[in-house]
Amino acid sequence: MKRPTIADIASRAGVSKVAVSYALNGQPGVSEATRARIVAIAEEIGWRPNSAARALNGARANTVGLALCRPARFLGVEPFFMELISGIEGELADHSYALMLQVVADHEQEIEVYRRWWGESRTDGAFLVDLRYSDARVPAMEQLGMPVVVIGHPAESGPLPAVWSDDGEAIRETIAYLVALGHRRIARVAGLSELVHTAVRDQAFAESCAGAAEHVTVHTDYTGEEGARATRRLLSSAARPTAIVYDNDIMAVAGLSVAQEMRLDVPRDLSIVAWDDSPLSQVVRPPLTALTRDIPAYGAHAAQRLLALIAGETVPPFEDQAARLTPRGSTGAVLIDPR
Amino acid sequence: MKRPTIADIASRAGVSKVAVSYALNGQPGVSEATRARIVAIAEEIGWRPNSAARALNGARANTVGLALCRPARFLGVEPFFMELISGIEGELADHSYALMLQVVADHEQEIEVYRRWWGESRTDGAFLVDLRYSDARVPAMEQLGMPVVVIGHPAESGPLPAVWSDDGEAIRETIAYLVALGHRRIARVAGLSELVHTAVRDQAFAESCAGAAEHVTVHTDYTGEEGARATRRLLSSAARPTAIVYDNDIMAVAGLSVAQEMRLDVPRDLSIVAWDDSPLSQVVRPPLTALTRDIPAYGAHAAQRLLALIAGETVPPFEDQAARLTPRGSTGAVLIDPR
DNA sequence: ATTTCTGACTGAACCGGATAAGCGTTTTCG
DNA sequence: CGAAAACGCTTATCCGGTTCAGTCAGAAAT
Repeated sequence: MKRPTIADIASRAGVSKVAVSYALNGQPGVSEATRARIVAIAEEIGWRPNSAARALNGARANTVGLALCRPARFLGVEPFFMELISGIEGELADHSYALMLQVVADHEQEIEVYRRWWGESRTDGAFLVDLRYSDARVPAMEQLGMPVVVIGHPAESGPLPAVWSDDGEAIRETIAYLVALGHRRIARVAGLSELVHTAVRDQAFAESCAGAAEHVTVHTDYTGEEGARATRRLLSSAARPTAIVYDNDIMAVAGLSVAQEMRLDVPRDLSIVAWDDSPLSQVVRPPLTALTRDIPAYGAHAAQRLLALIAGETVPPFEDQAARLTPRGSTGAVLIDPR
Repeated sequence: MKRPTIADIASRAGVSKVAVSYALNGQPGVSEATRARIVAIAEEIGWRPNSAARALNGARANTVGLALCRPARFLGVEPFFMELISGIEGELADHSYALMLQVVADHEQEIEVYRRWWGESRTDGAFLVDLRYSDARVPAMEQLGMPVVVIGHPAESGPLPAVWSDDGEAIRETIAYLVALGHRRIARVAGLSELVHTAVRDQAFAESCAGAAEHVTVHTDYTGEEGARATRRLLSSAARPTAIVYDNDIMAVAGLSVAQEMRLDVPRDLSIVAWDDSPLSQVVRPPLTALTRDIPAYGAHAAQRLLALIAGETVPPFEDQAARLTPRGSTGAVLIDPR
């Protein structure tokens, strides 16, 4: 049994296709009586607009794209993306937009995917995440002319509107807190050094510590394994840090385990702060002091901007709330200065 | 500047639209010389097929759908779905299929989403996950006539093809192992009791323990919080279990923390087994004995079946590999029978 | 040399809906 | 009361690609 079309409705109602089109789209040109009759028939036979036919007339695809350029195994452990996606989703769903998702291997592939989606009228716009310095995707998207919202720092987003949060501010708050607790040797286990937000955090970390505490930053790939390895190295060094700030909660948990394995008491011997606060942080012992932010809201804000951009509006960069420090059991005062 | 169409190519090449269509689709009816010329022009002006126009001619949408019916915050912590999605993705990408994702609140909404996608020719098929008993989605999808692959036990998938793995077998292996280690009081912290795979595990757990060990099952919502609460209750009971099997790794990690908080040594006083083996399991101390399975492969298998189904093939249920027990530090022999 | 066949290509129709313009009929208003 | 305006609906086209039924020239068969 074929899917009903407006032609079917038209013949049943004894009017032309056009009258049906007008009626179903709430356009003037049909009497209320006829409209009601047409709508009733449409419902009765279960008519749905064929999005392809609509798209052919220059309508929107009502879909936006997101290509994620991280290996599958990283995605699985990073709550961040799932939360971001669900936030985006929520906003999109309210506007009957769907999200097209694809996991890609590198930026070249990512650009190719967007090029295809846009070229084939499959998406009306897209998100760019994990921005790098001199990111090839920015000029590529610009040239493509596709509406794109960058989820990340506006410094490198070029003319593309960005939705971002001030990671520097969050780092400064954290360091101030740790210094106030008496920490004078602070380490940071950071994410991929190529990413802009990592660099922003790196710099803020170095600046905040300058003059107040010794500091060292180690870069990793965000996995628990590397987080554990980095922690092991840091805690084995002569000048062992009294506090470590991690760039995600997976590494923080891994680091906590390493510390306990090395018979260090958290927070007595070592304070730990996790960036991003998933339920995971609260589940371990002691629960982790974390930099909390509302990631779903972050995604929702980005989605709002993208929808506005698609609608033809001008979208200024939007600075979302910075992460706030949520102190829990994993941070404490330094009892004896280890020097 | 407008997007080039086959008409543009046709006029440049001095042939008809039809010749261009044949040439670009590898169909007979054009000479190789002409074909080469047309392809060259198409590349030069950057032509892309308009998927809407193709879809209008009854072509596939080259997209499959997945509506996830779990609250956003659960999704974020469950590595399972992200891994499943990346596995699905990988298979789809090889066939130039995209994945349409939507997070929904309940099954009713989920059915509605699928109905819309199918009705609007946006997707060629879909996946059903988290099957329940007498699941309303099964008859709904059947009635819709949309190709659907159920990721879950075939007992409840009706006429829809299922991709599943024998959770019962994995449980039996686990219990046999725990019993061999001397455990005589085993608890299970299970997931949502409405889900078919939970019931399957429940039953296998009860049967395996019967006669060999005392057993108790507690149902939760998969969150670390509930996992921790359940663990606390179990470990506070008079007949404290010597081993606990968790239905996901988040709860297992939470349970481990609770045990340590209660000054119990793992694995001396309590053995812990986690279902599903994310990097998380290996990051904590001790690393968790886990029921390992290749979730991305699981997703890929499901995607293969769905693509076959869309191609019109008959797809029999496919039993994927059962999870295998990967012993790590969180399980050990019972030293003194606590009785 | 005529017929037949084949390969290369074209014209027209079609998919399902949107849009512009046209055209009777009724209403409004000077 | 007659003309303009408003209403309600229709016809014609278009979107971009696919498909089917030709057409036409040249080669092979008779």
